[in-house]
Amino acid sequence: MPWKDGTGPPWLHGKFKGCGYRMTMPRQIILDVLSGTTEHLSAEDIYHKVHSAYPSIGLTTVYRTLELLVHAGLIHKFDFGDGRARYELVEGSQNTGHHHHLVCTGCGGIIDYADFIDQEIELLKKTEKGLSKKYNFKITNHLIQFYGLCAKCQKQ
Amino acid sequence: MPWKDGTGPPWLHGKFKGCGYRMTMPRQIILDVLSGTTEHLSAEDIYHKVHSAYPSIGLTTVYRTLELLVHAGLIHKFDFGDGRARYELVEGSQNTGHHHHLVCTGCGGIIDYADFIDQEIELLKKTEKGLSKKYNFKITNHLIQFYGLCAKCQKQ
DNA sequence: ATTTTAATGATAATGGTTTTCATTTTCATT
DNA sequence: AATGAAAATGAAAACCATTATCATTAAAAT
Ligand SMILES: [Mn+2]
Ligand SMILES: [Mn+2]
Ligand SMILES: [Zn+2]
Ligand SMILES: [Zn+2]
Repeated sequence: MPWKDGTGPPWLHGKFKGCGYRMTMPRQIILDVLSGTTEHLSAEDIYHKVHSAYPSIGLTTVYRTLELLVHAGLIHKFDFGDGRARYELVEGSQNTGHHHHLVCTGCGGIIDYADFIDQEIELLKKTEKGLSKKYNFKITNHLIQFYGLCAKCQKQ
Repeated sequence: MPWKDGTGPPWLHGKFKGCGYRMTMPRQIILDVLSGTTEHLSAEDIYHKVHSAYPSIGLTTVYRTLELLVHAGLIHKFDFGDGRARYELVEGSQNTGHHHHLVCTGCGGIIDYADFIDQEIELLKKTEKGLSKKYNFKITNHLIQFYGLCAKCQKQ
């Protein structure tokens, strides 16, 4: 991580202030956790990781902060079908940018992929334009996920 | 509907028996409800609709039957982000076939669309093949959804 | 008709997420 | 630095869609 421990990435700090939010210790730690992983963590995952650096933090605050970050557009919230939401920084140090997901229905594992993204984006653009016109629907977002079995789970 | 009231579509009846399931009154009614709508009903929606024809049915049975139908591949289960699952017959009298969804984040409305489906399918096929090879991931299913605002919600 | 087995429904339990509310923290202003 | 208004926090309770339990009932096989 290119920023000091416990401070969170400075550009996120700036974004927070810019939105009128206060930058607090729990929020910094939560951003640190999200910035320091390539995984797709649940609220409770984050709560546990945060707990080691900041033991007094409550699960409620984790939920509230995540909601805030989603609303501010800094993180994405996903449902991969295992009954809990999972979160991912929109632009992280690890995460290279826009991507979609392969979801293993065997073990619940998630694989990021960005292959074919250019062609996907191209088709999405075309589709969005067509659908906007036909249904007068203003598209702001899309979700593409593939479900199946990962290499390991195929062998069982 | 091309079948008698309360009996459910006969081809579904056959499929049930074929899978070793018993065809019961609650299951018939639930299939009737699913066959007679183009909406994307939640378990509780279905429970309420079923209740008028079969007042003694329990919500538990609705959930169990839906799970069964999903497992048998007769219905699809969707999560549109409003905290409850929604269900749709795979091949209904109304429903023309494979399609994707526009989800209005304003009112929660769902629009079926099949435009560009051919191109989508083509890209999906190509993507699936590429991803299978690269990640050794066996794809069995996909999910594509667009989020945005419907015509009505744009005016507010 | 009898038996076997699956399906049902009332109820309670589960578990992720939200609400509530009293307390604490942040930050702009003295 | 001290003050105070407003926002944020955390413990606990509430929420709510979905599942598990279990005694009863219904469906198909005999
Ligand atoms: Mn990802
Ligand atoms: Mn549909
Ligand atoms: Zn797997
Ligand atoms: Zn709408």
